[in-house]
Amino acid sequence: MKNLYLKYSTVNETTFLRHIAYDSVIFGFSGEKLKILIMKYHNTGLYALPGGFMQRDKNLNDAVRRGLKERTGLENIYLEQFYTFGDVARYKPEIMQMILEANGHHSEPYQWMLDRFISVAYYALINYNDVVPTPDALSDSCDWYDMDKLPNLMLDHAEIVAKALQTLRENLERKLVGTNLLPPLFTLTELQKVYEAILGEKLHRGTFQRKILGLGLLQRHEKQFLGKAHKAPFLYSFGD
Amino acid sequence: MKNLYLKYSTVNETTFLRHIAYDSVIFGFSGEKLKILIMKYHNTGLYALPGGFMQRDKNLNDAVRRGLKERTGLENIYLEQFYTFGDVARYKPEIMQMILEANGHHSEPYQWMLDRFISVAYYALINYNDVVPTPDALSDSCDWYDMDKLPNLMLDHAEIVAKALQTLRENLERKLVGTNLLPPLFTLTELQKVYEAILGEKLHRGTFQRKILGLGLLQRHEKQFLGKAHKAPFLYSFGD
DNA sequence: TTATTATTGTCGCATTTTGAGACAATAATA
DNA sequence: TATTATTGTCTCAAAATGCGACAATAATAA
Repeated sequence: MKNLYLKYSTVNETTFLRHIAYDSVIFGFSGEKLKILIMKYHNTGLYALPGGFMQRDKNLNDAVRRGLKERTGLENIYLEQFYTFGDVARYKPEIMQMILEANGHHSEPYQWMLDRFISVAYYALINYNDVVPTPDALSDSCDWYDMDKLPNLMLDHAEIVAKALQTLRENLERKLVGTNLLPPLFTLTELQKVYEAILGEKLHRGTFQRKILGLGLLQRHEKQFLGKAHKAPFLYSFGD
Repeated sequence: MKNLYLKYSTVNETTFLRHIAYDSVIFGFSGEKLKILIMKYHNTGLYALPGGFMQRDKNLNDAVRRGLKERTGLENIYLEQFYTFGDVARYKPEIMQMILEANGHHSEPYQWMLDRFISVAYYALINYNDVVPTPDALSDSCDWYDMDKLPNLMLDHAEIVAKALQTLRENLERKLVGTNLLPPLFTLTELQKVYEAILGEKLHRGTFQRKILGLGLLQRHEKQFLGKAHKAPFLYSFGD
């Protein structure tokens, strides 16, 4: 039975499943701003989300994790699948053609990339400072962009980003995911800034602290002395 | 460029995208119980969710809607995509082989179905009484089953059902989706029974009515006289 | 006709949660 | 030693929620 597809396939086609791609919206937090990682393709002026194709012998989720590790260097990332985009309108072979040609890939083994794809979209939350953004073979750069200063993204990637943010906001109320964007030790004010950046609104300090501490999910540690002329805040970590 | 895939394909392969399927968890409500539609394949004893493959020329969401219409006869169904299942473990070609053989399909044009698939899963909410469940060409039956009396489902379909119910519960608090399981006119007690069936717990009547009416989404109509020896309730409809 | 029954619409009250301001405590600086 | 900026915590009012209660009412039984 295994020969069924081998019969029609080149090496590349058997490595990956046709028609299936993934894209990831990788959130980071720095300077009180929410940011995401954006790639720029060689010689095309095209900006895109980090993504990839799906290996035939891997779980979908694992394929995405592997891609994330290549782009960020990190493992054990907080990762959530949020939607699968499957409109016909996202089938624009001329764009992939442009990318391939800009990289000198004219030959057969790459032609399957020109077919129609659906994309399973994930968002990831990472500690900004831990990351070394790394471009892939087709890209010049992989860089952080403020959520409110994104370049024009190719295909439907702007829509993917919008839906990622919407889902993150909804999940923020149900899960304590804000901590995933911070270092292991953080102050409540820092955590509040993360929530404000995600929700896009100011929160009341007293109410926020009462609510977060009331969940009983944070552990209090020593104080953080930064040499500023005011009371030093406690540091917290996530986990009992 | 279009010839790229035609070159390798039979008619069936070009009609559908390889490796991509969908499954739908179709919820209905009757007799105070939450139910879903389950199909039984010919001569195999296999039970499965209604699903299908993805047409090359259709949006993913539209392909699912078309499948839903074939199974239920309904259009304009409340439909929500909730997860895409892509584990390697769900690749069990011998099962699809069994189904095909039970239907006398041994020939080439069906062999692509034996390859690995990911499945995009949706749940639908419909008015139980409007539906005429209709089996597809491979199935003996398409019938309602109580959520707590499901047969053994093939592949990972039990997991898909569990995640559908979990997502429905989460969404129930944010959207007023309960109404989609009822006829256009319903009483508040009927709506409360729907919520109780989905959440799996009893709700307090006064609190429930205050909360639902407080949303300002229901319109009150005439009373419903059922000939019972007690006060007649008002009927409501969804919408301004 | 009148009492009974079951269920409805609504109210009241206690409890809990939330929003917003206030104040003392406290690191560092002037 | 006073000043500054920020923190931890408290209080109080307002809003939301949980829960029981009661009168209203449609049909039936007496």
